[in-house]
Parts: sequence; C-alpha cells; structure tokens
Amino acid sequence: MEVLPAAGRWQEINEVDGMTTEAWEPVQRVRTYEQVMAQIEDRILDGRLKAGDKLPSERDLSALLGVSRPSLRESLRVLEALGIVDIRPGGGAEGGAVLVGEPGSGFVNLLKLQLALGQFDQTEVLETRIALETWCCEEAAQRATEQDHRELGLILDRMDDPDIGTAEFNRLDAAFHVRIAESTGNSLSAHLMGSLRTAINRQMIEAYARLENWKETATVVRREHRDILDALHRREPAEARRAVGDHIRSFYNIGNVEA
Amino acid sequence: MEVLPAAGRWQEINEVDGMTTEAWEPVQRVRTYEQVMAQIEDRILDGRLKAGDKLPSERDLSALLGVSRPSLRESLRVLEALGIVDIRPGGGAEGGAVLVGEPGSGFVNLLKLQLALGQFDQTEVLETRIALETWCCEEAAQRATEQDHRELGLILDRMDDPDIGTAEFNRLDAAFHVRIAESTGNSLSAHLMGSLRTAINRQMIEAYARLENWKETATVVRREHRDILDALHRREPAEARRAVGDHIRSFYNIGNVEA
DNA sequence: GCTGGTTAGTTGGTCTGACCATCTGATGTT
DNA sequence: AACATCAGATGGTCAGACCAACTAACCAGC
Repeated sequence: MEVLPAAGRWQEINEVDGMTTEAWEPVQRVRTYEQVMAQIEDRILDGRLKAGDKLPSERDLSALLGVSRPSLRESLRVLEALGIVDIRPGGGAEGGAVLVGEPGSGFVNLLKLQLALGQFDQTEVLETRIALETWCCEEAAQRATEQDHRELGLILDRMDDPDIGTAEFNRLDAAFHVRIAESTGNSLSAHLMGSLRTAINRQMIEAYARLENWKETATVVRREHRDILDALHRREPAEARRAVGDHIRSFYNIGNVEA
Repeated sequence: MEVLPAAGRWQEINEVDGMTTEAWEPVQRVRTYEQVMAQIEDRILDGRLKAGDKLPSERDLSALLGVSRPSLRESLRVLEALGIVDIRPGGGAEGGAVLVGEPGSGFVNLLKLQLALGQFDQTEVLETRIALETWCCEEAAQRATEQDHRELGLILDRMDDPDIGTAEFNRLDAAFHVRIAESTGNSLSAHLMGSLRTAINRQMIEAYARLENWKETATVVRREHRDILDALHRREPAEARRAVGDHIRSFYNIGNVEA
C-alpha cells in the first residue's frame, strides 16, 4: 500500500510549447482526461502504481497534474468503469480511489452494451463460449483437483432439486460452467467465460421462460452436466471437450426454437 | 439516423420521493452518472437507441435528464471509453455523440490495464489465445473462402521479406492470426483475439528484440505459418487446430527463455 | 447569379468555485 | 472508561462561465 505523492512527481499536463501556431498540423486533439489516463496508465505499466495502492484525493491529484477536478474525475470514472480502480466516498483510510487487483465487472459492462448495439450477435457469443469452454474442460480434465470435483458435484446436486425455479437453475448452471473454468487455474478464461455468460444472461432466462416443458429440458441439462463432470473425474480431456461442446450446442438449439 | 428527443421522453433523474427520511435504509448510493448510464443502456437494450443514432447535445441531454453537464459528461466519457459512442467536437451534423456499430478498442483498453495491474498474467493470456485460436483455425478450415486463403497467403508473402524488421514482422504476424479468426465470420472471437494480442504487443516486441538470432526464429515462424495455411487450404480442421496450437506454444517457449 | 469572406450560433472541452452527504478521528464531556 | 460531539477530509454534484472548433446562414463584391 502506497499513497502516490511519495512515489515520484506527477508531470503537469498543461505545458506551454511557446511556438508559433504554425507546425501544428497532424497532431490530433488530445483531451486532458486522456492525458490524465495516459499518466496513470504509464505509472501502472512501469510499476510505480500497483494493485492495492491508493491514489491521492481528487483535489490533490488534480492539483498535482495541473488539471481541473472535473477533468480528473472524468478519468477516474473511466478507470472505475473499467474495473481498474475502486472509489469509495468518505474521509480517512477508507475513502479514495484504490487500484484493484481482482477482475471485476468491466468485461460485462462492455459486452452487454456491445451486444445490445449489435456490434456482436448471440451466435458469436455462443461460438466464443464453445471455444473457451471446450478448452477449459479439456484442461480441467487434467488440472482439476479432488476439491474442484467435489464442489462441482455440490452445484449439480443443488440443481437436482425438483422444485427449483428457472432463475435459480440458470444461476447454478452458470456457476457450474464458471467453476469448471476456474478449476483450470486460468482466471482470464474463467472471467471471460463468465462475462460472456452474464452478458447474455437476460436472454438465457427469457429462453428458459419461453420453454413450455422446461422441466424436460432441465433433465437433459442435468444429464449432460453429469456427463461432463464424469469426464473430468475420469480425467479424459477429449471426452470432456466433446461433452461440453455438445452440451452448449444442444441447449442453444433448444433455446432458439422460436428465436 | 435519428436524433433522440424525437424518440420518446427522457425521464428526469432527480425525482423527489417526498417521504420522511426514515425507510431509507439499504438502498445503496447510486451516483447520478450511473443513473444516466442506466437510462442510455435501457434505451439501447430496448432498441430505442441503435447504432448510428446521434445523442442530443450535452446541454440538451443534461437538461432532459435533469442532471448537470459535468455528471452527464462523466457518463459520456465512460461510454466513449467502452467504445459505445463516438464523440466529435464541432457543431452541425458532424459534431455530437454517435452510437457506434463496430467494435473498437474497448477490450484493448481494458485488457492492457488489467494485465498491468496483475489481474491476469501473461500465461493466462497465452492459454486464452490458444483456446480461441485453435477453435478459430478449426472453423476456418471449414469456413474460409478462397479469398481468405489468398489474403492470408499475401500476408505470409510479405513476411518472407528477408530484410524485414522485428516490428513489421510482429505486425504481420498479428495480422495473420487475426485474419484467420476473421475468416470464421465470428467477429467477436476475432476481436477478442486481436485484443489479447494487442494487449501483449509490447511484450511480444520486447521478446523479439531480446532474441539474438531472431532471424532463425523468424524462419521457424514462417514455416509454422505455412503449415497452418496449408491445413486451411486442405480443409483439415484437426490438423489446423494442432498446427496453430503448436505454433503458439512454440513461440511462447522461445520468447520466454529469459522471462 | 455566383463566389468568397464574414458573422452568429452551436457543440464539445475545460475551468472555477461552491455546496452537500458521509465518514474519520480527535476532542471533550459525562 | 465510555460516550457524544465536532472539525476536517473526501467524494458527489451543481451552476456558470469561457474557449476553440465548426457549421450555416448571411452579405458584399465581382
């Protein structure tokens, strides 16, 4: 933990170049908030700032950088939305902007909007999930520990509840897939996967809701999940890959009956 | 193209609840910029806003929403950083915030910082690339057109230049991999892949620069690229998958000799 | 009538200064 | 010692102002 001012000087952004207006040609407009972002990025990239460090207060930092508080705040807002800093109000040790070391909801925020805007479509999300999850299962079949197996089993057990609702079923479904990814030890894959899943969560729930006989679908899903877990238990990467691929494709076909 | 005010009323954010201060208990703090984001998100999600639409001017929109311009601007900054809107200064038809329909550099911005912060490490990026690229190659072996094959060949031809520098070689290398992904028709996978690659671009270049005999490495890389393209030509998914997996792993081993 | 320069208005970009709610931590009281 | 209180710091928000860049309409001159 380190408070910034002690970690070297911040460079003031508003530097005069004192030259004539000529020779100012292709240099595209750079907004001050971008320059602020750039300075913070640099300090992160070269290690002067690391996870857990706390930034100076908005007033201090804006003064250090020679920019106004609103501009500085625009930068902080972006960093917050990206999940880079965590901002808490209040004074003392608790308040302030802290660099976070754990991935947050940055991807989900991004993906949801990009999906809604039609930058990507649902089929692409599905295929990308298949790409990631087949690899994850393949690796999980080799890397997963007994503990991973147990926890995955517990999730499936909870999904066996005959009185379960679609919302909870869907939640556990997602948890199962993410848990597999996590058992590979690759948090990026796991996080990406989870984000993709979350981004289309709304559609998933609606798809479940559209099913008249969703209980039958649930039965199929339960069976396929068990198959996947069995393959992990038996440590058969190829079989695990096949099982999860079929599983995702099968659910996609069901859910898209009337899409 | 549609300018917003005509597309239904915006709901003012500052609504009084007129109640006593009691019964205000677990409702966690919601900042106005988040409420603005939420309203714009809603309009995107339900289709009232779509790619190509232009938002009202900052002054108008802030008035419509009943928030101050700085708060509104914080929201716009975030949407811009996420690649959701494109903001251009100046009046008339050119200026203003426009919703974009093409994925931009949102992922890269995010990944670079998350990587720098240690939220993920390089090995995870590598493995995720393998997950995505093996799938992409497998599919590309089935989906790629003759045109795709031609363009990929052209990229490899340019990499054959014996006088090529590391920077250009690396750039073409990335282009080759991304072009394969694009030939699957899955722009999400392609974009994710490209973003992962871009996020570690700096490290890639440094890795190349560290190699004393990088020419030899380049020879190996060229050969492996040709193998991959051959597999695509012959439309052998399994072979394409294997070739690209080996290729990535092989380069990783070389580049990490002294990492 | 057409061209070209001028001007008014709009837009985003930025800043200043102010006020509020909340939380911390020291102060002071019981 | 325990509690209540208050000053200060912090983030959250706002109003108003100015600037630079650009558009579009206007107008003078040919």
